[in-house]
Amino acid sequence: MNISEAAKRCGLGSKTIRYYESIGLVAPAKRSENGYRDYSDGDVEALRFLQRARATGFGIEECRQLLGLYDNQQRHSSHVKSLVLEKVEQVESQIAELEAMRDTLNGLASRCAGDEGPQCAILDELSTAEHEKPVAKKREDES
Amino acid sequence: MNISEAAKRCGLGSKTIRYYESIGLVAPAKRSENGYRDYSDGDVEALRFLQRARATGFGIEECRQLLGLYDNQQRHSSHVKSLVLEKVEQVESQIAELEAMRDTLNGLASRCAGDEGPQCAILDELSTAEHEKPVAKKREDES
DNA sequence: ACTAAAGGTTCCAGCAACTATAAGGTCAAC
DNA sequence: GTTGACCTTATAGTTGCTGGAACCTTTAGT
Repeated sequence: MNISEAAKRCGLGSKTIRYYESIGLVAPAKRSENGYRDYSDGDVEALRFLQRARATGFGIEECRQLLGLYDNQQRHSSHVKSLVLEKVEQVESQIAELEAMRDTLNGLASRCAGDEGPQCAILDELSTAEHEKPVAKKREDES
Repeated sequence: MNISEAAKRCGLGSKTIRYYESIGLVAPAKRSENGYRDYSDGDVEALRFLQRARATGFGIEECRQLLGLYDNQQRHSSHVKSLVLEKVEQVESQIAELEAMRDTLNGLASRCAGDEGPQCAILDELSTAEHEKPVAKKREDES
């Protein structure tokens, strides 16, 4: 089948599939006589695996690991599980960051009259206040 | 003062400051005789405003808007407030996405034995299952 | 006075994970 | 035979910086 059919079946875009091939995340598709990529049901299965893993929050390199485990009959399920639990932790810390942001934003909004006048607590606080910073990001600065 | 001193005072990196100048987010700094950028306390104030706005979750273009309002004596605080509340909504929908991801991941992990064997519910579900997708992202596909 | 380190300058490349665009080849239908 | 949809490749853009090279200036030490 052509790439667009494969794309339809796996839930990815055609461009995404070509991109995954270009970075070696999937093996190069075999080509039909006209040079078009030609996908088998097995290929689509692998692509669908990727689609789901990406949608579940795994990054490209993590997907590469998962595919490796998927293909490896010697795997230990404990290994897979630990990848997933690690991901849970990452996601939870992202959530915490965003919640802190939301709280900061709500705090700002609550102190702003939101009327026709120019006086604005939000701008005041952004320019001067020592309001709590939601995220303390590392900055390693210049080379 | 030199760029690294300004950087220290506003909490941004020197490179970030140069970058903000290069994209026109801040006005080009005036230069001293040797060609070095020379910052005033006022410049630092604007940079600190940016540092806080970014840390609070605003994107570059949103910062541009906020700075515009900051500089505009004719502003309405309602305008500023609505920017902030819009941002709150964006952040909340990101949180919801991440929570859905986390739940999916936890669901996967809970069904996996996590032992020495190769049988793994996680891989099984990623390859075949119709498990709930956390995010339904738009895909507009090819041109 | 000389030298080495630490700062400044510019510009170009790269990160994630694609997406958009251009310029072209192929195929099915009318 | 020509339209239009589909395929191909290659390149550039997205976001918000960060790292590096190559070079100049200032400062501190000998």
